[in-house]
Amino acid sequence: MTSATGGSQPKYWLIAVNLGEAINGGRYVAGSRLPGENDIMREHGVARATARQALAQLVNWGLAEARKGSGIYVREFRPIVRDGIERLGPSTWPAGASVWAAETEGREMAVDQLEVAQADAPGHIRALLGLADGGRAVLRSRRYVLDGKPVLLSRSWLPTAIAAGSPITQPDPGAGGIYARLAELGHAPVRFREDLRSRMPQPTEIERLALAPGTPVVEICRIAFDAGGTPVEANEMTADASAYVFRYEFDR
Amino acid sequence: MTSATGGSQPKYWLIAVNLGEAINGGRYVAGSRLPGENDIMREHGVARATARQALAQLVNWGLAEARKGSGIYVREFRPIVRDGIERLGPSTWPAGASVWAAETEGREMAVDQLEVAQADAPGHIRALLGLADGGRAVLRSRRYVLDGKPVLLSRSWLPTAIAAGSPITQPDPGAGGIYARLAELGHAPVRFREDLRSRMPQPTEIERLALAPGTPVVEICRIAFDAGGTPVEANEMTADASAYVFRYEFDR
DNA sequence: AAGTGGTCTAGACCACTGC
DNA sequence: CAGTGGTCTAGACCACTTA
Repeated sequence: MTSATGGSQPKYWLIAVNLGEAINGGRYVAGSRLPGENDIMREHGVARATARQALAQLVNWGLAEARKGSGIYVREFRPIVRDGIERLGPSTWPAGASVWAAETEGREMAVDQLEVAQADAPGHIRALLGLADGGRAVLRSRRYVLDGKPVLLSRSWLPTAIAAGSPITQPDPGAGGIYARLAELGHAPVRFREDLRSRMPQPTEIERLALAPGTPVVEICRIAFDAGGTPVEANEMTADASAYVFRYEFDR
Repeated sequence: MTSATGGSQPKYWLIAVNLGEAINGGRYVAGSRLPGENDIMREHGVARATARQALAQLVNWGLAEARKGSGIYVREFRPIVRDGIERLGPSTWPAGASVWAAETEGREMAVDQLEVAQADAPGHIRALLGLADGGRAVLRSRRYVLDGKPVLLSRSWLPTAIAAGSPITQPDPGAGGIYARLAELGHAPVRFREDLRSRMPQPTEIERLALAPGTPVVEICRIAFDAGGTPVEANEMTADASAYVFRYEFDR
């Protein structure tokens, strides 16, 4: 194994690629234990730091996770499907299975860390909501926890001019949620835009979402418009990418 | 700086968090140079490996990139918007040369590594297209390059029963692309489903997309249905997450 | 108690960049 | 040519898991 493909690639990389191919090739089942640092040192005749570097690659690729005092294990991917469109009304089309095995049934979604406040909206939110400089907004912030694992952070901004004095400013906005309250206020959301991007998480997100190393987050920014085209809500969400598949279905 | 917040966190982590906050706080402009390994060793009184570990965190968080022989620099994020719905409307696909014309906005999108072949579809594609065991499919595979930087890999599968003998099996399917050809064959796509997930890239994807460390990929699996509800195309795409924002707009 | 991964030090040589 | 990051070695101590 000392000289393999081209010879120009570093040892730790070759070791990591070998192990990665073994995982993807199914030679290690999800959840099973991989060779540890000592095994790699012995098998490949390398120093400890080199073996660690190889394993760090597998962790960064999202293929493995380290458990202190125990070993390195193959990660699993069991996402839930978040349907961006059909959520609002069932269609006549057959509900297709996802490419990626997704299991929603029997899993409990809970809400956590709920906070409601009035605040000065940051610049990009003001621009999205069409608020004047210093325009204030209602911020509803919360965390979603699936089977004990936090999976989504949500920060929902609504113009104070619309929401002030309504149940929207209460922790529990009542049956139907804030969209039902907006409808009662004459601002029923009828059009939505969702922008998605993915990136690696920041330390605060790593902590709040309890993210394993090698896990990206997906940022979703949803804007809801009423019938007059006025933006009535901007919802910034941060999702654990290993927990979600995002689905959009549309015609034409 | 030797003892900061709680005291329980490792040195390299505190150094990385400090630098990360400095970047997010705007104290380092995008593209500017960060303190190097020697600077950190001197300023924090740590060994070389510890300084490297701190900088590796910044790279893994996607905040910085290392340039051999030069230094460590703050990364920039300049994505293009991929509109998942308006893009596939009837006004764009019969006429436009490619779906990308609407999105590139002055930047140059090229196609690369184009391959067309007939192949045995893998199991998950067979399931999505409703193909029998051993059912063959046409595979159109290509790479999109934006301003010299590869940004998207695409593997499009079509049932041989539909596509065989048509221009779809040619490298250049003609004006309007394969969707116009499918329409001529009586299988005009009228409904689409896109499933998105994000994960860290594998070595082959790192190479084909020339990905910087700390960059996730977004996998998009799009399925196109004709008016009869028959799936006529499954397109597996792999995008450089730092190059894209995915946009979906919908009513109700 | 033995084994594991996590952190850290103190060296070394290399390839590359920039002046 | 001096400085940079990339790779690698050979140690050390720690906290944690498992049996």
